[in-house]
Amino acid sequence: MKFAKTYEPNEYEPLAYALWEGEESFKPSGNGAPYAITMPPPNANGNLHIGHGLFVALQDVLTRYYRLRGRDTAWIPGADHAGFETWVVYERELEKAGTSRFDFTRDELYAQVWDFVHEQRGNMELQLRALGASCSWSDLVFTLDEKVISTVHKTFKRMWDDGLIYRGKRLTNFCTKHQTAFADIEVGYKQEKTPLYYIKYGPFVLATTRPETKFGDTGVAVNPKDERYAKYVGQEITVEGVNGPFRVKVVADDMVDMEFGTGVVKITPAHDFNDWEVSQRHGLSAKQVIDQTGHMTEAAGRFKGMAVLEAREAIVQAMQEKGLIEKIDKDYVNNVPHCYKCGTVIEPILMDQWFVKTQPLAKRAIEALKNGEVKFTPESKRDVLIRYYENLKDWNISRQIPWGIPIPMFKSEAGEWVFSDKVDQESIVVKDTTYTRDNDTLDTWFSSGQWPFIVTDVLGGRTDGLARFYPNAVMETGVDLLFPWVSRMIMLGLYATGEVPFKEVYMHGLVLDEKGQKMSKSKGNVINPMEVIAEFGSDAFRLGIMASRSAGQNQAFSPSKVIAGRNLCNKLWNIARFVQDALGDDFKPTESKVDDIPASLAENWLVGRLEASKRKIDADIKNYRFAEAAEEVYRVIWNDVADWYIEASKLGKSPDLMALSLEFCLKLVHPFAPFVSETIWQNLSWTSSVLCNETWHKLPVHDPKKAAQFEELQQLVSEIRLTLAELPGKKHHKLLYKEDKLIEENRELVKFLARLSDVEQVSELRGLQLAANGHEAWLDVDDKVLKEYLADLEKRRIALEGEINGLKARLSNDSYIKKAPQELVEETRQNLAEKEAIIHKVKAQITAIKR
RNA sequence: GGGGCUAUAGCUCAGCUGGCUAGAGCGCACGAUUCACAUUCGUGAGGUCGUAGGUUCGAGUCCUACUAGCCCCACCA
Repeated sequence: MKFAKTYEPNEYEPLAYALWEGEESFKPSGNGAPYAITMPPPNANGNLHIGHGLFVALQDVLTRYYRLRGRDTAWIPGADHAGFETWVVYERELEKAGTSRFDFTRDELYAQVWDFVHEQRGNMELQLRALGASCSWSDLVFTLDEKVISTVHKTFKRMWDDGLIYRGKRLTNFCTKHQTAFADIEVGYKQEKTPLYYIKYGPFVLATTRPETKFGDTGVAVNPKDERYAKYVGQEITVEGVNGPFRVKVVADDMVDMEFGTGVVKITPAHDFNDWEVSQRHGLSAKQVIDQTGHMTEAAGRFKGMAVLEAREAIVQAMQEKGLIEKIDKDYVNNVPHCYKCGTVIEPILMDQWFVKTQPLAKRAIEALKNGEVKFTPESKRDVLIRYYENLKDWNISRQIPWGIPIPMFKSEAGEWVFSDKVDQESIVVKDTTYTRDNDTLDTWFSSGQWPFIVTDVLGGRTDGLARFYPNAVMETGVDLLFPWVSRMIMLGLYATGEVPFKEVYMHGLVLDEKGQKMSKSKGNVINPMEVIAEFGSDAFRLGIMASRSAGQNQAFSPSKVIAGRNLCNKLWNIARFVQDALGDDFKPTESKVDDIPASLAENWLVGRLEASKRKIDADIKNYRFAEAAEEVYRVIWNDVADWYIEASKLGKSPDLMALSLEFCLKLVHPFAPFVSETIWQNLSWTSSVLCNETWHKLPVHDPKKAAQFEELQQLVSEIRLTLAELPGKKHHKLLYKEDKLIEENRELVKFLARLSDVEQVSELRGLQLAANGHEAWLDVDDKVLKEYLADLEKRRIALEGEINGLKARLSNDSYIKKAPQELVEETRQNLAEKEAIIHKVKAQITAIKR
């Protein structure tokens, strides 16, 4: 097939992807050692952003790399129902339609969102294809698929039976707009100016940001060491309030900071986490004053029904009128919890919720981490995670939204809970007792925390299907998911399967904009990966986003790297075009000849270079050094293959080796730039397979001596080029040599590569001596030009002298000779000798010109 | 309050167990060129490696302190 003049990514990329899908190239082969990655499931009905672009590039490199190495490879894709995110979007739809969640039952809402999601679904999956993701599509799992729900329920039951899940009345992070609870980890704190009110409180004055919770006060606390208030501890005091006097107990607790405010804290157990803990320690009761909609309750008396902020204002005014406010610090800055989706202030509210007892799970996870059962890249994340586990509190897994996995618990009128997975029924009857379903759903992280063993279907001791892929080889995800996701997967994986869910974790950082700023809609600096692909191609995007990036680091996205990637694709295309043209359209490789040692110096050198490159890339991939591996691919193809080998081959080549090296390069580059490499593979006249499913072939044995000789020629050519670039006047010069076998045998090559007018053997050398290489080679330059060049030579002499002095100084240092490794000292000596030989030639040259 | 990360060329970043003259891409400058590629080729300029100490024959690399920036956890009423 003919190669078009230019490579147009948008024209070829969809064809390549269609070919792979048609050939079922991404299905696990069933041969070789298993290598599996579970994809962090993107939102089923969303669009991919730049972060997805990065993870696809990285995970696809790993998958394609190991597939080409003959591993049984599974990259298992997923689609996330994105519980809360999607629910927020759908609730907005309801609002638009003039209805609300309260107009429907949970089951109706679930069915509606299901339809909504499936109408919107598909974009994400098309975008994964555009990015070149070689994931096993037939194994895709949606996070609300039947098998997910049943596995999650199985785990839930086991944890319930083991006492690891309990129901309890606890202070809960509650979003009054979205009407749902959140886990601690989902709450974001923002610094906000919140006036600090100093209020008269019985015999005390105390500082509070929340005077409206005063109706819920059941105690007042001071530090046990605080002598100022010691006499009140244990007493019950009367406090004047806006609704009349009430009585609270004074307790002493270490939680109180004597330095802050007046060193006195009012205790409102039902609306503050610290106060709750104090109340538990001192047996204080809890009184709810804010309801789930964010309004004041009965307990607020005449303020009942007011929204929190409204009530705060009214109460402060009432207190001022009563003279209960001593002063107000208006500039006080406080950390206020917010709903990460709508920005509503999160109210801590006392509620009955389902909790996971985390410490037993965390303990096991810590052991596994300390035993090195999971290897982290970057390593520091392991210790960060251990520290997190050590301080992990119980985990609220109830969500009051309909879009999620139903909590499989039913309650009798007597308040007794039973497990049942018949969650499609509103009530069940067991032994003549009717139990009613809890209408809450599970926190998404509770189910995604089980993801690796759900998708591989290993629960219940299964060994068929994808079970061989558990534990996964690696979990690749963003650093922001270390706590919410990775931590859960390790805990729940160990609990449910007895094994860690993956042997390694690689974490990537955030993709920042060009200037190193976080991308955000409000800043308008969001880069859409699909737009980059449309302009430069998918391969270019992948190469670009991977370049200059290292594990765990938040790093900028630089468009220049995308351009460099596009250029590499173009280079590859042109190499292929040249090779195909040089070999002819009916070229067929002769397999047998591949074993022969190549004929030319350049070919021996090339084989050596390709092998070294492959070794380097292998090591880089093993250590997750993606950017370095890509750089090596770039370098070997551009510098070694195109600039030296292809150029040299213009004077003569072995067709078989040329074809073989191109194939080798395509395999090296395929994981990084799958589209262009596959397209070339498909266009080559002599290949008929699919590159994606190829395996490695051997290169012929090469002669390192010949390779080294080629390197000598390279040095000679480089020095000629450098000298010619500096020489004044016209650039057409001859190279003269006296007796030199290597130059003699490669006259044409040197002439061609260095763009000389000729390479000539002479009996008497003249002109300008090339000093820096081991050969007696002179450029035929006349005296006039030499004189003009004198200044450059002098500069060079001075530089050399500096270097020589440095080396001499080092060698005259006794401790260096004694303590540095022998080889190093020897190397320094050799280096000095070489430098001295060069300076000798340069000096002679200078003297000759001056004469 | 606790923890982590980062600081190297104009920009974005490499530099893995300390070792010779600190690298790459982009950008910049100079030069080349019908015959694979201007998305090209050749050459070059540009860095006292954040600051100050220390360890060492030798420090961008290890240690200490400081400065600046980023992130995470906790949540002081």
